[in-house]
Amino acid sequence: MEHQPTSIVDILVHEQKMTAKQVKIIEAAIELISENGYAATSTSDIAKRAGVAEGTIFRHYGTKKGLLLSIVDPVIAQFIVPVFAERFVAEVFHTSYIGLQDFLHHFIQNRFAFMQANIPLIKIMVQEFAFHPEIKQAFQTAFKEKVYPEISRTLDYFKEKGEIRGVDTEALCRMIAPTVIGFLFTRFMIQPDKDWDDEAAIAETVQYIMYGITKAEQSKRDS
Amino acid sequence: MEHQPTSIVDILVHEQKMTAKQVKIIEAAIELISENGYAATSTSDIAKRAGVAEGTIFRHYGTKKGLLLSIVDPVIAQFIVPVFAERFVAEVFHTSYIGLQDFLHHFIQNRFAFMQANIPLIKIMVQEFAFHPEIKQAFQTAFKEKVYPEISRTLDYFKEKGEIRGVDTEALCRMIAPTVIGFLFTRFMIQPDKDWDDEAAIAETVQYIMYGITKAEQSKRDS
Amino acid sequence: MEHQPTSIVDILVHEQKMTAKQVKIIEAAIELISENGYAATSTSDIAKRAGVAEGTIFRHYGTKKGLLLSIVDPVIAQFIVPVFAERFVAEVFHTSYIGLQDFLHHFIQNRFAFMQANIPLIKIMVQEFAFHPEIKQAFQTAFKEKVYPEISRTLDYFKEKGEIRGVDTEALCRMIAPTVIGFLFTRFMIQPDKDWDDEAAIAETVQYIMYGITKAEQSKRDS
Amino acid sequence: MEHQPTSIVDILVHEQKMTAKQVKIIEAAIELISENGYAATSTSDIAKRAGVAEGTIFRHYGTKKGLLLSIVDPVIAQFIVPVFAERFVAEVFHTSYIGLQDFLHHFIQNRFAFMQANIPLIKIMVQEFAFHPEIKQAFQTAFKEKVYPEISRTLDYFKEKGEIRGVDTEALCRMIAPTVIGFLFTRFMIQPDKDWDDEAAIAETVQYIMYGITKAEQSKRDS
DNA sequence: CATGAATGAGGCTTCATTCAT
DNA sequence: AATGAATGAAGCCTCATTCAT
Repeated sequence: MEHQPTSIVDILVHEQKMTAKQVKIIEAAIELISENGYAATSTSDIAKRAGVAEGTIFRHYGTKKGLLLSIVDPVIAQFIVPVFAERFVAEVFHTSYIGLQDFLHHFIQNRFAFMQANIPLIKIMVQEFAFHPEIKQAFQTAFKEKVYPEISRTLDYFKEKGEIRGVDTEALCRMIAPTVIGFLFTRFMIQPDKDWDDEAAIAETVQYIMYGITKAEQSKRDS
Repeated sequence: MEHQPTSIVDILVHEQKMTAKQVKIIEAAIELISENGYAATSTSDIAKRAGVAEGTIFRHYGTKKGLLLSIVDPVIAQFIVPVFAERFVAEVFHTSYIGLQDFLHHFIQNRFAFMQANIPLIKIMVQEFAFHPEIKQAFQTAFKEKVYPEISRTLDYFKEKGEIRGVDTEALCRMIAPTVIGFLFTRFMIQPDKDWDDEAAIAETVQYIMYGITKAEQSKRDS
Repeated sequence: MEHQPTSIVDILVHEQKMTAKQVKIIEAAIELISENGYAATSTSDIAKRAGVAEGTIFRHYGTKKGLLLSIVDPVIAQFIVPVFAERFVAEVFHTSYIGLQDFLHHFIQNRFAFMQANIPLIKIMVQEFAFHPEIKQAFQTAFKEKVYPEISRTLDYFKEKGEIRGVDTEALCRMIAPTVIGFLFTRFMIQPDKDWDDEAAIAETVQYIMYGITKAEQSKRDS
Repeated sequence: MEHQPTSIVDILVHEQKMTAKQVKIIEAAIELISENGYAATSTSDIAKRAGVAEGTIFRHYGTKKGLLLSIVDPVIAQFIVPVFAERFVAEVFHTSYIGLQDFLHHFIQNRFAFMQANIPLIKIMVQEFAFHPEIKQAFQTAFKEKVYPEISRTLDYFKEKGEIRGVDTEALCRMIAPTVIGFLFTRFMIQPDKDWDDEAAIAETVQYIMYGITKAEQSKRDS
């Protein structure tokens, strides 16, 4: 991976004025909640692990849910931000033309690195998404308003270039997204201990998507 | 869907000697746990919803976890059993030749129906899988020993027939499984309220997989 | 010991019309209550150990306390009855003259055998005596009305014979009783696993009492 | 009694940094457990009597058993400590020669005062000894390693002085201990409401022991 | 007679949250 | 800002007891 995205926790620590205790609390909370789930993690456990008095947690985050959200919100924010930032640069400034396959490769590598750097946080997101309307809402809004339009624009861009079979964008997403997400989940959450050849697996995934969505003559069938 | 698989709850009720109260308890537990998660669901809530004294739950299931497992175990059992049962018939008795595409279609329809009939149960499985070693263990064992060999045999069967590009079986699974699972999750859990054309979506998914795994000349590109 | 007093449980079984299940219940209850105490023993444990349905216990004994009393009452009865029965015979019919030392020896042997045959029952008595007014009452009444008068008569008998220093009877009891009870408790409840020479220990106890209560010139100081 | 040993509760309060609530909890627990037994006393009752929230008990003592042990442990400690402390002074510094009878008198008075000041605590010890291996263990160890050696030394001391008949020490203990313990139990637990002449009763007990263990020529004190 | 499912009160314990220090 | 004692509601579970079969 060419660049290492810092973990969201680091971003939190650097960009927000957090005391050492706050950092400890957040770290402890992430560890414990990702291991046991939000409902099964007690504030007292978090305080103990953080080496902090229980009261301190409530002084900073008000409620247990406040603590959860203060962890989850930045994940959503970071989920949106960096994906397309660099693509935009490339696209807008035409620094270099990037083909569909290269783009996919690049994109998956980027999400791969993001996931790798934030496994516990993403575990939390995935687990709690279903049970907390606030999180569900925030995530869906973020997706609809920030992520999907970008994906859509990008896919349209490649459609225009004639690299994609003319399926409707939403259906394309429904194909590509599970493939990417499925790969990342398998890699990091279902079989994290397997001996992976990451580059090869990424390439394989890209290839599979290419077969599925590109026009016949353009997909390099035997490469 | 040609045949409606009965829900696992029905199987439980019919095949095991359960009292009326036990059925009520199981139903209430499935509802509440799938809505709020295991840890956030109290046995008192379950008892209330089931119209039963709290003690009755413990008389039958011993512990809260016992109740969870008595719900989850049959899901794992049913996850294994019916998938390939009918395929075997077809294969063994050569009643009719089934091509890869037809098989995939059939297979996805089958899992689609299974999921449709058991959404809350599967939600529970998915959510609690990560936190309960017993469930994780049971599921992984079931998959490795019962499901994967069948899938493997089936894929080999089609490889021999020359319908699949010669990728190694495990890699094929890593492609197909997320696509199928991703589709089903999107359909039933992420966007259940969308106005779906199920037959079309299934066909689309099949097609996508076909592009990804079949030899060029055999995939009917424009059908 | 010349004669083996049967255990109270045997008396119960033979003298009362008890069904096989009732016997099982009583036996299980004695075992469990003497091991864990009345309050810490559940009727369900007793039923399980007895191989009986819980309802059966309540059919026969009404309440848990009823069961306890049906165990304890015969102990009190048997505590009273056999002690002096044989002494009376001896005394009244003058079959043979028994000296104080022989009497004490005889008496302690008798209580020794009684205790040996009924350790768990006596454990229960001792433990629950303090917490159940019914038991306390029954025991104290039995003692005052049945046991103490007999002891008193006996001591007076030996006082008349000049074998005992003229202390008042109650004070004598306060000396003798703890010595006897203390010996039996040490033997059967505090150090039951020690390698005892029972005959020697009984003789020693008798001697100690003799020193304490007999007139100087009559106690065989150097034996 | 020349000096009043403070009750163990006072020692607890003074020597350990206990909050007012903790003291209340301990006091309530001692009262209720000594009255009803450990198993029959609920933490909710204790909390109510102590005027404290039930949770407060668990904040300080972790479990119900933790509370019991925090009560019982100091009893065992105090059971050991003060018995021979003062005797040592006398013995070592030869401040004054103390004869066997005086020593016994002194010793029984000391234990009398200890018991008087701690009746409920000792009731608890006696009742729960049988059911809690931790207590049994702690007590037996304390006895074997701390109390018995002291008693043994003391008896040997008097044997050397020729005041005791040469019986083996253990047998002597088996005689003396039940007599003393029996007296104290009768006085404080079996007939506490009787109108006792304590000094006379102690003297009587001493005398009884003297008759039992001393050499003939030394024992006929005054009777 | 015997069973065992069912009950609901109550037991021990945990938890999120508050507040005086 | 930080602490940690205190709370009381709620959680899981056990129990003696009842009753229909």
